[in-house]
Amino acid sequence: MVDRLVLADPVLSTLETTAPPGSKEEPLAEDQAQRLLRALAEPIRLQVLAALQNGERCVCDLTSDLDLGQSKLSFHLKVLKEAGLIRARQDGRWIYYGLEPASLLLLRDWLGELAVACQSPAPPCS
Amino acid sequence: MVDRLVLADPVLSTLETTAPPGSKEEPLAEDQAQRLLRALAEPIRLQVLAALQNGERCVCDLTSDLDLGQSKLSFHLKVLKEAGLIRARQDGRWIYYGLEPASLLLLRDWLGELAVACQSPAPPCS
DNA sequence: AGGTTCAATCAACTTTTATTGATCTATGGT
DNA sequence: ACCATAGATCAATAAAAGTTGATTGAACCT
Repeated sequence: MVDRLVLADPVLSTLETTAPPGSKEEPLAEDQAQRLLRALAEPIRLQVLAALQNGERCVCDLTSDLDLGQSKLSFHLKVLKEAGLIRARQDGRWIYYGLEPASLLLLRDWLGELAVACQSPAPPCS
Repeated sequence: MVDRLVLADPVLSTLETTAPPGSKEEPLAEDQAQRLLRALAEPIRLQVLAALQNGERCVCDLTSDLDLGQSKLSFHLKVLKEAGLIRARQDGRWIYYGLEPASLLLLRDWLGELAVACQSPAPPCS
């Protein structure tokens, strides 16, 4: 009676911890959604995403772009990477980070369902 | 060169701190988006939202629905309310909480733009 | 080999969030 | 008035996240 919305999907929860957003189109498990939400809910990390919107950057670029200590930035990059929001690619001495836009779309859709589930059927929300 | 995406909107950032999701259709300021993200990034609070999907419930209902201490639940309800995700309505001795679905939709749209801003124009993301 | 730079990681510390139990206020019933 | 219940709030504690500086390892260059 209460579980119209699929907040958790036990079937999909066997993704690797440091997983990319998943093979393709699976609807996103709750814990993955939460990791994405947590990762996004931090100003520095949003700045990082913004800084990556025009393409890949290495850590050294980002430290000066955002005026952050290397260690601090590294911490936040790790959170973003573990959430599946960015990916890393090594080229020689540098490591280039780039966006993983699919995960944002998945989260957006997940939120959409969360929103829709209310307004739609049975007992109205107001 | 880096600011294609409007992550922050200084014009709109004068919303009250404990603001409802805004008058109507404004695109959501970054700090408001962040408050929403933070509020959502917590398992108990997602459970609360799920429990409210079939309509309003009073706190006493929720404590038994979710098997939570009153104080704990109250804390999370406050976070959700301050984020604008739910609203409270008093009826006699009870306080009924209900969803505020508009805020979820705003956040979803905000995420959509964040996602789109990457893939689209200029220098591609890969 | 030795030196240098990029970036991850670790340990100590600070700050923020969450939990618990107690108290306080408001409402309603008797 | 008194008592009971609903729920917010507060103070103390616990736990989680973020910061800082130092260390480490890999890749490159002489």
